[in-house]
Amino acid sequence: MPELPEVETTRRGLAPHLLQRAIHGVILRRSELRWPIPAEVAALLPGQRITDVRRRAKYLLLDTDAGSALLHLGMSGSLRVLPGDTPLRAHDHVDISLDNGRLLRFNDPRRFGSLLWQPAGEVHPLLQGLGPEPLEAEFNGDHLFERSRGRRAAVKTFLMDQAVVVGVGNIYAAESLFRAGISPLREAGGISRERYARLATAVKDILGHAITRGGTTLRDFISPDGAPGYFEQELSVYGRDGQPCLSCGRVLKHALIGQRASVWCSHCQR
DNA sequence: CTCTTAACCTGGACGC
DNA sequence: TGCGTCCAGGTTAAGA
Repeated sequence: MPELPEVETTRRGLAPHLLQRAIHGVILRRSELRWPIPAEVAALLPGQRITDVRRRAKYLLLDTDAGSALLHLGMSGSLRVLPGDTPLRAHDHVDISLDNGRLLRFNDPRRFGSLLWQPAGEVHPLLQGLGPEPLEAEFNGDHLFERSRGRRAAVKTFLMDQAVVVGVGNIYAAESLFRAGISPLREAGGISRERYARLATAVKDILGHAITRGGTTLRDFISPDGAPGYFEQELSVYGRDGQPCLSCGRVLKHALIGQRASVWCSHCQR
């Protein structure tokens, strides 16, 4: 489900409720997520104060002096801050209760998400080897150009590789390629430096704009305050296969690329 | 290395 | 209304 804009929307929604709050307790109702929730989460978090709420790639980090809770929402995860007596719903796997009577509740029907532990001063193995943040200056066309040499996979697959650049999933890869006018099928290693400059700019524009709109609400995504994301109304190609291209009017094509549903305009995207 | 494939899991949409 | 099938925003492990 969530790509970078949805995770960032979640972070921004949570931070005011969590910053400087002390953690009262941790309730694990179901520890079997993408990976088992490590014992440190329940053992070390209670009594700690949340000093920062950060995002790296599609991961959220709740920092304390003891270490960081590392959360990933997978395809269907969501986090809400709720009153302490809120009734449970299906798939409410974890509660982190706070010193003000509220709690942070993690819900994830498909359980592709995760809650892991990063000891203070360490970087979790899952965060090592990640590419740059797409909204930072180190991510640019030159980076894409250099990383893509010799790679024969489709550029859409390449763009979704978190070792190349983080945060770009199936929705925003499709949207960015449309904006840049690049066919998702094109071999990554054969695209020019100039075209990658266009693509990097498109990624930044699309992601930045999606964040200001609160992300994209499809089946599962809800922001911590319960408001929907509004970027869905602005999708140009994702989920629009068979409909006319918003630019030229031709019918949008669709195919599986790297096992992921893909939509593009074969006239506007070369 | 790079690439492809299968796997993890539930629920909603759709066709009959 | 009920049932079977397909599909979904992510990521890793395993094998070629």
